[in-house]
Amino acid sequence: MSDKSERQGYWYGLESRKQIGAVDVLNALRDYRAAEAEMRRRTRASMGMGETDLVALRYLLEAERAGRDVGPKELAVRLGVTSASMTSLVDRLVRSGYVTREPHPTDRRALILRPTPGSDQEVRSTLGDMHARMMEAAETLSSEDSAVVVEFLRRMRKAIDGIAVS
Amino acid sequence: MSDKSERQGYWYGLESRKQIGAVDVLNALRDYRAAEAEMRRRTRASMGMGETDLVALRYLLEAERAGRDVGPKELAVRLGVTSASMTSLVDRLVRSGYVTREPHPTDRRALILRPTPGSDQEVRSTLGDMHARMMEAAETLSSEDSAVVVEFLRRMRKAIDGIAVS
DNA sequence: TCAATTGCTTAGACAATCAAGATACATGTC
DNA sequence: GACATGTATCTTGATTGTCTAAGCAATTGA
Repeated sequence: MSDKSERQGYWYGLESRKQIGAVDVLNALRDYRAAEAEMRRRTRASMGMGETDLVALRYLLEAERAGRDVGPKELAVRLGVTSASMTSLVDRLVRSGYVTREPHPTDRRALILRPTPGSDQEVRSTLGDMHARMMEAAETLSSEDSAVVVEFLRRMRKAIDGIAVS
Repeated sequence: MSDKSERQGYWYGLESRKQIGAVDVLNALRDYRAAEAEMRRRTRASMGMGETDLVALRYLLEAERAGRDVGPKELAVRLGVTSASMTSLVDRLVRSGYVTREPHPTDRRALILRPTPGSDQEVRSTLGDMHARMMEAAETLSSEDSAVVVEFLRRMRKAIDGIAVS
């Protein structure tokens, strides 16, 4: 399991070079991606709940605290999954007792998702922890460095977005 | 479909602020992730092949060019998937005619995966294109900026890795 | 009024996972 | 050498979570 973190290391002897180049950046990006996938797997294993479910639940809790009603549609858009996936995601959350489906007061097609009392606890103790760590890491960046990172990610996104044609 | 790229925008009015902070960084990271997922979906749609399959095939081609034999095990470790997933991945590649399974000369448990002639073309025209764009984007970073990005990604990875406990 | 749109669900396919099984190799002990 | 135990490689089967496509019911608006 722990070999995953190091598995790129031998490709380019990072230690022996002073200059950090494009290849190192892409490798770092790949490593980050792998860590993320691994985290998702662990989360699922440790608490029988995928990361997407967790993020969804947290979003519902935040909305509830702000006094805002949220339905499957908004949640699906926010999380970037299809409405079909959202249906089964909500199924899971309902089955596990974290949320309830309630009818929308005026639109009879729509639903309102309401987190059950006690869900809060569960979420806070897992995802919140990680999010705090990530925020902490991001906060150590100076404003200039933040700009560099944001710009880099933006460019990477552009590079990836432009592959549609073929 | 295009709403995905912008869907965070309204949260924090980026335009109205000069300072770029931690929240912006995390948002950029999330956007990048979404773009990546979208790319994977598109790739699958446009050439009936998932990104993982493509990366696997490219790795095999690279290894072939270097005169190195690669089996499912090494490939699975390299790509960060389980050996079970690798079995079905190889099944797909064989079924599509991109690689063949050949017996290992000395170890009768093991296999050697050999890309068929012509696979090269297919890979080069899709993934290579994107990879080139990403490399290009990474190369515009100065050495100092590269270091910043790499360090940031490394910290993010650490933040994510440390969530195992619970 | 009636066609288009919206919100949610269902059905079917696919790629990944885990758990368990079948061979084959490796190593120690007799 | 022969045999037992352990480890490694690959496969299979069941489950999970995602997707697309198609469908139904309610709403909007021309």
